[in-house]
Amino acid sequence: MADRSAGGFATRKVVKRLSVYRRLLERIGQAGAKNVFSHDLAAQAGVTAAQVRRDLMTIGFSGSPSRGYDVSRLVDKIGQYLDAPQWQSVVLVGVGHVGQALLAYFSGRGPHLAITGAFDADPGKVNRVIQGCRCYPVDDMEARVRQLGAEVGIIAVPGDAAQHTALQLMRGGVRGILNFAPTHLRLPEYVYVENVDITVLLERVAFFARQGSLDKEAVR
Amino acid sequence: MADRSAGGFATRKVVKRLSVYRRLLERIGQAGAKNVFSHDLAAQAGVTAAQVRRDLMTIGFSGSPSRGYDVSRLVDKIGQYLDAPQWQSVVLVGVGHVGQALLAYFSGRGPHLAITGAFDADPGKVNRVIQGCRCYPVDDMEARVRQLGAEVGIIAVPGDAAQHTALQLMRGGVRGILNFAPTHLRLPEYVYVENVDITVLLERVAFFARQGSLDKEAVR
DNA sequence: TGTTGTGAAAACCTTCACAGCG
DNA sequence: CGCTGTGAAGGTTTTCACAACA
Repeated sequence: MADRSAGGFATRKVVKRLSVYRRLLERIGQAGAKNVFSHDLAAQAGVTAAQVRRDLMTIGFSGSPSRGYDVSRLVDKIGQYLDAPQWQSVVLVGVGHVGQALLAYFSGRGPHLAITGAFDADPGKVNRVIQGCRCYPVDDMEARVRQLGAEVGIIAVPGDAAQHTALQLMRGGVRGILNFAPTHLRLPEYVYVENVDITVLLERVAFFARQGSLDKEAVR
Repeated sequence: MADRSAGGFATRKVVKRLSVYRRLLERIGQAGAKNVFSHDLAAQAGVTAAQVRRDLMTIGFSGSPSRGYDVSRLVDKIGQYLDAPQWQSVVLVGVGHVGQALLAYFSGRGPHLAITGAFDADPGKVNRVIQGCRCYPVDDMEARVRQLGAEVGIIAVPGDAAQHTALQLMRGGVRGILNFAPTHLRLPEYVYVENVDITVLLERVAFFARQGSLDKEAVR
């Protein structure tokens, strides 16, 4: 088991929160603050102070009872923990509405993740540069993904093409997939899959909106 | 506390899975199957059979040991549970790349959720019909939201406008928000908020892609 | 006083395993 | 036999609560 730097073992939820903390800390740092207390960070992240302290314990970071946490040291530590030593190459498959929104969103992003190529089946899109990203045909996806050194893939194709796309990405060396298609991907367990199913999310919001907060479960 | 039809108490995770089951069941039904077993549904949803049975227990649905679950009755039951008696009105704020992708995605969706209006600050978009949806100015958002009877809102504006937008939606009667802005919204607890933070999700995928499946936690 | 770090407890969620039944 | 429904067990995540310290 990979022992990361120090402390315990980050689960999916912990990783998510660390990522949120980092963004907040960058903002806090830019605002000029040198230190931050757990309850501050917690309030901004929408979690409890105890949760923040646990999470930081997980990555082996300590603060001081009097001054709290050193903002820039903490940003660095989270970076050490979450980011690859250099950077990671990401490819996108499917340059429809969702794909283009993602490209626009990630254009000129932080240095540790970069979309290095996109793929689409539409010949009208292939070999053009869309939102600053070169669009390749889906035919030689595996080879091109390998060439781009992508370890991460984003799937934004229609549901019925998702499984096939996922396999090609995997064969090209991808080990993590962010899947926007409403399909459960069947892949070897060493490929990490994160599903973002907008319909499901919206249905959930609609459900709990209707329940109001009659039951407290709806909250948090 | 609102007692829903029968059985227990659906938490966020249960609701999410029910929504997934429903879509699978619709597909299964269209393929001609009348019944389905828990392990079938489970495999397609990427969960365990025991989980499926528990979830159905939660909504008070029973199958038969010999034939499994009646597909169309189950679809109906999930609908009774998840959906509003008639339908729910949804509004979208922010008709940029993400907003337009969402409009395109939900155009001509199922009958129980419909985007009835969009809002944007850009005068070039206001009063036009984009992806089949009328775009209103942000000025009279509260009144218009109320007029549209929206209980659900989608926020797809830049982060620094999100909190203000959320308050206006809330004042207009919205009780559930799907938030694509990278901001924690501070709202009364009776407003349910679902955050979709793409950067955070991608960072998590990148993290676990790198860990490979060295540790089993990365899986599932 | 106020903070952090953390063992212990509580809460929550999933799986096991088996009775019951067609 | 193979399935469902479910009490009980197991696992994970969050919170509590307090010692230690400035």
